Amino acid sequence: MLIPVIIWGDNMKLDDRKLKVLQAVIHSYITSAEPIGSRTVSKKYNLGVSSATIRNEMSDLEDLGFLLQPYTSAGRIPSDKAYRLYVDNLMKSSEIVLKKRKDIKKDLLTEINEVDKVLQNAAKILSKVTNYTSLAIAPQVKQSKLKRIELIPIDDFRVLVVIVNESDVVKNTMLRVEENLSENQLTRISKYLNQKLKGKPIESLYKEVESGLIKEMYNYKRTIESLIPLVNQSLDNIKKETIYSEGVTNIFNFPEYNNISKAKSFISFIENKSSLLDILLNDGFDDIQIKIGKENCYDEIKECSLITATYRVNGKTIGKIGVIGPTRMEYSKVISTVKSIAMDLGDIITDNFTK
Amino acid sequence: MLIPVIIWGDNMKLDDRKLKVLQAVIHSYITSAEPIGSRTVSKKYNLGVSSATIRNEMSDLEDLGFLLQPYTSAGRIPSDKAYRLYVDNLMKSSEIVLKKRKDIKKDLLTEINEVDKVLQNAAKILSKVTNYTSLAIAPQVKQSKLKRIELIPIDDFRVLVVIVNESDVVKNTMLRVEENLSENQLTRISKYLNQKLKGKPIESLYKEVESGLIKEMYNYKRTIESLIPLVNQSLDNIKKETIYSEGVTNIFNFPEYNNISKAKSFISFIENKSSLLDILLNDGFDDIQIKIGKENCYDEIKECSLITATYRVNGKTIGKIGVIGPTRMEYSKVISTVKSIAMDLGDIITDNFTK
DNA sequence: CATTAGCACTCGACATACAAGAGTGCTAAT
DNA sequence: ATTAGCACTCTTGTATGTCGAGTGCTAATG
Repeated sequence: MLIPVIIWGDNMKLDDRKLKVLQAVIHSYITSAEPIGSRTVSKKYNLGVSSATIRNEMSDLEDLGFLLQPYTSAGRIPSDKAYRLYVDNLMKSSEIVLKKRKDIKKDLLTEINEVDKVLQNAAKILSKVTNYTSLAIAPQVKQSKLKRIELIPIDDFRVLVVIVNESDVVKNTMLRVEENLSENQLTRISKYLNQKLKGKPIESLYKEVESGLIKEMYNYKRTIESLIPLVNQSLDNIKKETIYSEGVTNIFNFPEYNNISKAKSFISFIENKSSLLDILLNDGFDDIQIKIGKENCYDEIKECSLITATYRVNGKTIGKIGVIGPTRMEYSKVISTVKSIAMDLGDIITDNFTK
Repeated sequence: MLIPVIIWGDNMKLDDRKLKVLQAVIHSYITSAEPIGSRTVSKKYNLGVSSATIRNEMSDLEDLGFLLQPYTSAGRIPSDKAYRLYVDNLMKSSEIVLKKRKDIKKDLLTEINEVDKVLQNAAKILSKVTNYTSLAIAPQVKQSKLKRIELIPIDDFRVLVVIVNESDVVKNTMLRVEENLSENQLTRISKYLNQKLKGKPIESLYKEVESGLIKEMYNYKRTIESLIPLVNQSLDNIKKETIYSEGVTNIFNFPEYNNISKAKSFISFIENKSSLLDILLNDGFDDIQIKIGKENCYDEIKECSLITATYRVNGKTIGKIGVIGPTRMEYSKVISTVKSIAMDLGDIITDNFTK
């Protein structure tokens, strides 16, 4: 999708040749990480003009904010603005080869016991395929309603509480009880609770205990009461999003992270899940989202690009998966890969974890 | 515990003064990471002799293999052998302050829903207190016997299988069934399975299906059959050890890791859980274990020391927790901290996850 | 005989200098 | 409008020199 003439903000036109030069610089820089000069452009990319002409074009492109010079008399490198233009208009979206896509889907299907494992596995694959650092955020549950609760005796003083919420996320908690309850008694309590609480937001639980429960189930009042905070806590835990990151050390492969302090700040940032969570949760839920360099809020990744895609289960967006790496990123390859894995991931979760 | 004269392998004696010099070098190097010269030793540590004497002693110590010279005319640094001697004989074990220990235990108690969380939390605290990278390996289950199995209906085509093994580790799996089973039917199957299988190794399951089961529970044969691989898999999953590591980026604080390739190799090593697992599982289960430098098997950490302690639940060793960092490690502080956290951890798990 | 002072020597760290190479910007010619 | 040519700039790499910390040896000392 190559638009021959792009009218930019000011009255300077980006004509076809400028775009070609820009594209050449971007392409070269993405692959080599070295500033590129006019002579090299004219030699490597057959634009049919001499290096001097390209020099003039590059000078213009610098004035327009698309190119940067790391220092005088060095070659030029693309700016964030250039990458943005590239991603929005210039990039030919590379279709991920069908066979490869099938292979990836097969890999994704290796661990499908638990939804968390699937996700972590997806992150691993994504990082391996792209050679960048990958991120994934687990399905999040908007509002927690109880679907089912089950009490299972473990020994005389402990009861396993299994809680299933409306999105079929399961949570276990061990509960210590003071009274020794028989299996039958526990079954009765379970049944009662299920009947009363199914589909209700968890807050109802308090009221129930206060009112009807006392008559009907007086004997178990204490147990049920001790259950409430537990169920509450468990539901909260379910709501708590978890983030997976894989391939952090890939960052070492990029020359721009060849100095300790940058590498440290990047890795620390990825290790510190809370800021990641912030980014992934608050930056919108478009199908595919591309944040380039300074478009990112956190200083630590202002020289990175973050590409995320949402995945959907039964048509509902429930999580995100993505890739983070230097702004000099193989956008077309990464974008198509992230998209494809996000789709597969959604399919797999839909198929295996919902009816 | 300072032994005045240590007879070493060959007939060279390590007299009191040599030990003091050695201790001085070790102390200085542990805190500064700089090679230390004779003059500095004589100035900083009042040994009552001149730098020339110390020079001679240091020369002897080098011949004995306790000191190394990074290059001619540089100061000297301790060898692995020196650290070993230090740890075994010279080090005054620093008692961790009681108040601090109480604070740590309090921190350890913040997340005690799941044993895995407790462990991860312990690793976090350990890394934070020591400023090194911490490792923890989750309780491992030697042989998996079934304690309890429970089938809970989720919707028409899915059943939640809750499996509890003899160590009270709980595992959930979603099972798709072809036939629509009522809650009562599921309860009957659960009861039957529990009765038949409690305390038995999982292999029995196959036989049961073959023989008695067919008569008694003919109607549910298909469901039960589809259950078998699932239960198997879940029990295997429980056996699978998980490792937690925290504070990997602490490695950047040490000047010896100020070059990319070393940092990369260290972090990659920690990220790659399988080799960690190997080390933690196969290197013996002494109460406290100290591996110094080349005593470690893996090349990637031949310049590191690894200090691990086992934690016990009801007197039985079930896991390890530890710290890894440069051989120049604050041994006395780290050892006492690791020991103390391991003990607390054992107590907490015993108190909260066993009867 | 152990200790010490003194001195020559070694080697890394750091600074300076210099040449090579890549790239730009400008100008004049096409 | 394009291009060739040239002067200029700036980085990178190499060579060189100096400084300081530290050693090892020897001779003097108590």
